[in-house]
Amino acid sequence: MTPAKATPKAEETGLKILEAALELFRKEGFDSATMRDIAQKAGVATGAAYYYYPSKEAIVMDFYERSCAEMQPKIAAALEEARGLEGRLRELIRVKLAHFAPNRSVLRALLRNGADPKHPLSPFGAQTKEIRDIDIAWFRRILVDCGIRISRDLEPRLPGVLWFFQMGVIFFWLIDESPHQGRTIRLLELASKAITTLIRLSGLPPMRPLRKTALQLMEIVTEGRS
Amino acid sequence: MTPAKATPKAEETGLKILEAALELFRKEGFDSATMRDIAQKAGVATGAAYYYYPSKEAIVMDFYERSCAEMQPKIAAALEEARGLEGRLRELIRVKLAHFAPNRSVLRALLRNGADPKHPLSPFGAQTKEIRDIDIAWFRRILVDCGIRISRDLEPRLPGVLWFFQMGVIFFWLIDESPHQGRTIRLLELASKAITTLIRLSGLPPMRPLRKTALQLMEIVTEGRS
DNA sequence: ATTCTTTCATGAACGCGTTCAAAAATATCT
DNA sequence: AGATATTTTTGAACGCGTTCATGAAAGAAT
Repeated sequence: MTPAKATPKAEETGLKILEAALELFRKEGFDSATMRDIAQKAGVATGAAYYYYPSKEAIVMDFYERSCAEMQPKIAAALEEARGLEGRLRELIRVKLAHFAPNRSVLRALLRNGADPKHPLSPFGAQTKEIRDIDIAWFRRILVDCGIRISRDLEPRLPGVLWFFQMGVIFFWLIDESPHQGRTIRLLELASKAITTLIRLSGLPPMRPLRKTALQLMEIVTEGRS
Repeated sequence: MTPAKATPKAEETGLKILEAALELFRKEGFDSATMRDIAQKAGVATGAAYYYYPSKEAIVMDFYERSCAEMQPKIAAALEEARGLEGRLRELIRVKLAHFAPNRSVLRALLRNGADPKHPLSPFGAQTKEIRDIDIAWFRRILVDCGIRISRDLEPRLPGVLWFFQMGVIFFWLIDESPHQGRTIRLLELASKAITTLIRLSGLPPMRPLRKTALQLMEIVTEGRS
């Protein structure tokens, strides 16, 4: 991120670097765009970028964070239009894919270290907790609003699970090379329906043992997280 | 891999490089061990390693391939001892974890690009198909041998699903920092039981619509694969 | 206005993975 | 054996991300 104490001048330079970087990332991919290219395009010296960003990947991270902020109103709007858990789940994720679409190749740089939570630039890491919590709050919201009765034990876990599902869809989308990422769209539609059904069923008495097992699994996986 | 036409001499040099690399990877991690270090430790020039391996990561890949080959008899032995789908599933994966244990940090280098099937060094990529198929055959084997009736539509898909589950466990294990990776062990035990239960239930008539949906999801995900 | 301090900018230099032209070692042929 | 092709080895060089000593700009303090 841009330094804490930023004069307007510095703020502007930081933005110039970010924009130059994104443009190059989009045009020739993350790896091919060199820091020297980026700095030159931004009209600064090679080392200047490192005054604003600790690493090349941090630029992508900044983009990711800004994107998430920009998306908030779009998400709110989409949830106004859509009805029901299935529709809202689908549209919430669809909004994200649509927003990221022009920068699909850029985001792929995040996927690279996405699996390792210890890596600073991971959607699962500590450094992205703020974004994650905001995201998860949306899922909590649509779960509450949809009116489906959710058992007390599952309720606190479910938003996180849906967020995880969303991440899975985004990852799949990033590697999906079908035309217009059509496979991802079909996956999203079918999975949203299936998940909604499962959530409905999860409250039923005969499902109790299965649900308890699932909860235990979630506990193990999320063990040692705030 | 070592070149196609390998004289005994070259074979030996290749092995020296592999062993030097693994030793350094284990001692100081994949990133800290430089190719110059590796070459020096192997007693060759810096560039020599590139005659035997196209890249640094390719060394890890070679290790992965060799490990999988070495594991075959261990897997066979483990499946002799264990009974039932749950036990065999658990032990099959446990053997792998045990075998990889001394080189956990080495394997993490594979995890890095593991998500992207287009990357040559990915467990999901085309280049590792052979290994994958052998692995999947084991899962098919224990499914057939366990005697649980599996519906005809699910049967061809299930081995791949179990393989995918195994990959998930391994990934989790690689990032699991709990003492002795105890969380992974608990996850494996509980998940093996749960999966076995689910497979048992999947054949029941009321499960039909859910199973059909799951199958559709699998079809979308595996679309365009041999 | 003058110092002093903090912020911002520079480009050379470092360490790394990787490539490459060239040489050495080895195999193959006559 | 010598001549020739092939495989193996070399270490310098390249391009990259990143770091760093150095200096310029911009405020703050006197």
